[in-house]
Amino acid sequence: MTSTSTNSGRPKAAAEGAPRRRSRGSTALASERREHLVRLAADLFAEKGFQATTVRNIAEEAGILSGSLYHHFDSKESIVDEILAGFFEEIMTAYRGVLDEGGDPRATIAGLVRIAFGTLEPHRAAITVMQNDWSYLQSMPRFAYLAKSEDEVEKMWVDAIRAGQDADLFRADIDPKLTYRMIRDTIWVAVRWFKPGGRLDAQGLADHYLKVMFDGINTH
Amino acid sequence: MTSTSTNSGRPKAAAEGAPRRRSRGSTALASERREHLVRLAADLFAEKGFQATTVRNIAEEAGILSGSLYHHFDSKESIVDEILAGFFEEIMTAYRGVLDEGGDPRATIAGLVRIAFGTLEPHRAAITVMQNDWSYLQSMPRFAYLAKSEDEVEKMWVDAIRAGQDADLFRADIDPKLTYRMIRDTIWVAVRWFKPGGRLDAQGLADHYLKVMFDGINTH
DNA sequence: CCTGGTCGAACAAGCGATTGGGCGCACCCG
DNA sequence: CGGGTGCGCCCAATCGCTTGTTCGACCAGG
Repeated sequence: MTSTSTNSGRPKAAAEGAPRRRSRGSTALASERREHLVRLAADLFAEKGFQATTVRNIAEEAGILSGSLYHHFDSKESIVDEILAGFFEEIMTAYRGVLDEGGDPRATIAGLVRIAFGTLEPHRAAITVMQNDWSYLQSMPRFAYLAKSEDEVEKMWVDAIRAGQDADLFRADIDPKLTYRMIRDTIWVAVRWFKPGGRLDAQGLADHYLKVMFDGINTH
Repeated sequence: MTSTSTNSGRPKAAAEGAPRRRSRGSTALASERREHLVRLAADLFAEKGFQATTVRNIAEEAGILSGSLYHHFDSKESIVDEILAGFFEEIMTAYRGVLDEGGDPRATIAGLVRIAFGTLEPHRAAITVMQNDWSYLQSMPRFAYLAKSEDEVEKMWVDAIRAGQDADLFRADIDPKLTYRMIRDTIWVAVRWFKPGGRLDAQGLADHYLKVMFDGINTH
């Protein structure tokens, strides 16, 4: 129990894992005010990263004072935790859906790529934070689950690539792990310049990338 | 390491050996000590980024107090400036060398890719900083030259890609600018997991990437 | 009255930066 | 040879500011 202070027994019901179900009679809302604040924070994280965003930034964006934030969250970390956890939950579910479809490896990889690109817009903040503040988060036990989830994701991709090689769909002279990393990095890093509503939407990007990834940039 | 250091004299200074020859009154400003400090700072920047690294971190790594750093540098920014400027100078020179060789577009792109991967090891700090703190640096007039250099680099790549398309070496249905960005980002972002001395060195990475980029992962 | 939400003020810790002084060494002049 | 001087390098202390966080008071509305 090193964890964060946790002192001053605020009956906060803990920010612990279990998704909030309707608790007791009043208010189905897990506080829509709170949700709104998370969205505001996410926008700032997406712009500048987690460490570079101050609680006063967030509060100002919401039109309140920094201290008031602590009525809704018990720390700045718990805000980003909520964002990251939601992201991983969603993407892993989507990934598993593709795997369960059981198409050929080429279709599987294409599916994974499309999903990943699809998260670019709704999960800008989480992706930005993971890129900018990964090493910082890794130094905190609280976020150890991130590495675990990332490992699981890597396994999905690598297995699909290997399956493709075994089926002679993908060339045998590429390194599955290395190839996965390159695909992953190429997709996530796009969060830096991708702006929704631009010339190309996320799926357009995905199509463009799939072309290049499967067949290369050479003419044939 | 607060140790009751005997304040007087130079108890530490371990690493450094060779108090070297005398260099008359007017040194070229390239003090050895200073260079050493820049390297230490670079290592920290490479680990955590620029903003996340404090001057006290740097000083501690060098076994001195933070104030002492200001005998060598006039600000934390000037340290990173030195690192970034050196990086751009080197890579742009190398890029121009490839262009001047005047090979076909395919050879040119391959050359650029190899150079970029080659900087991964010696310029980890600069690349990390550019990824983590780009927007922060951009907000300071002092670092406006970064955007300028980046534009020039982009032009080199895009021109080479376009030339390849005109010569029917690269497929016409890829977007040159988009393709450049993906190549660039994929290479630089590798700085996050690339560790010198690992299974693959930088040139091995480059070769693998060129294979995939030119011909894709499909079998043919 | 209770409860959710906020203010306003403060806190300790840490930040980049500045200052003045002191040490020890290489050098020069006598 | 020896005392003086300049300089590279560092310490110690401190400045003004920002950080995340705490906490009592207050104010609405059901």
